[in-house]
Amino acid sequence: MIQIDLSDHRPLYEQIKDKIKELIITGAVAENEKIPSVRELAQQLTINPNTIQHAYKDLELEGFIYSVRAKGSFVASASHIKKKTQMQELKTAFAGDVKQACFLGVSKDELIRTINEIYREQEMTADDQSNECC
Amino acid sequence: MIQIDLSDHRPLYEQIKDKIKELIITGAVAENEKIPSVRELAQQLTINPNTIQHAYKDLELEGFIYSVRAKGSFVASASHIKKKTQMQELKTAFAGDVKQACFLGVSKDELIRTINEIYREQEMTADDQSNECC
DNA sequence: TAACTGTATTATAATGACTAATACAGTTAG
DNA sequence: CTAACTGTATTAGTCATTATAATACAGTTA
Repeated sequence: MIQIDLSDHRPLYEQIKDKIKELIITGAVAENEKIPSVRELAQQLTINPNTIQHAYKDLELEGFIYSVRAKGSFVASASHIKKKTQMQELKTAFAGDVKQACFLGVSKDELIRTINEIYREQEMTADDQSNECC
Repeated sequence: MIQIDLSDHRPLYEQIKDKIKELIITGAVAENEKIPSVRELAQQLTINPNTIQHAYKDLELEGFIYSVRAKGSFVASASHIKKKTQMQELKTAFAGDVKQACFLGVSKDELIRTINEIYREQEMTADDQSNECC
């Protein structure tokens, strides 16, 4: 489900957060679906449970998951996500990428083509799970 | 020329790297133009010279600047930039951002509009400095 | 009851970021 | 030539963050 990249120098809990966000965003895990327990994922990745807990706590704060004591952690519905914060970060990140792409000589068309491809993929997976995303 | 953002929790040297990259990318500093000396910038930002040196060393490795002992550090020509590495990273970053944008309900048109704006700006500053970028 | 959940706490080790203080070698302007 | 500036290197020490370790408690579920 998730794999740690040792060549990535960011903190483990950040990597885990991003990987789980990715799974949610791509629709690999559906709304209200259970994600691995803190201890289970820790064992799977051979890292400390506290590190997983750290990631899950953050994800809950950002609205991506919700945790229920004695039951587990689950994917939240899209409406619970703190979109304003996410959007803010996304905006600057996206603009930065585009500037760099421009600088590196990537054509506008190529960027737009990439966007179209990704949106098409996302729409398809969204249909599979009757998700109103996109 | 550069300002430190205390609310940004990334390392100082990373911030400095990005700011200088930005200046180069946007054409605010031209090829072979001198950038502030290690000590000068350190004093300006009231941080340690070693931190600036760290940033400059990285930037040189990535091909954005070149440093000459006893003379200073200068903006490298575009051809020296390690484009393959940059492109690789850019590609995944861009794709990730687009996926997230899609997920957050941003329309394709809005992304494309942003791209157009940025490319227009960049082309203008590029014209000013007769730079063949974009 | 046993085995599983999330959650919390405390202590400790390890790593990375930053500062500080120097030092050396080379350039350049006065 | 000298003084003041450059990049570069080294060593040491501080500090914050990250990660681990070892427990503990409370609630669910088969």
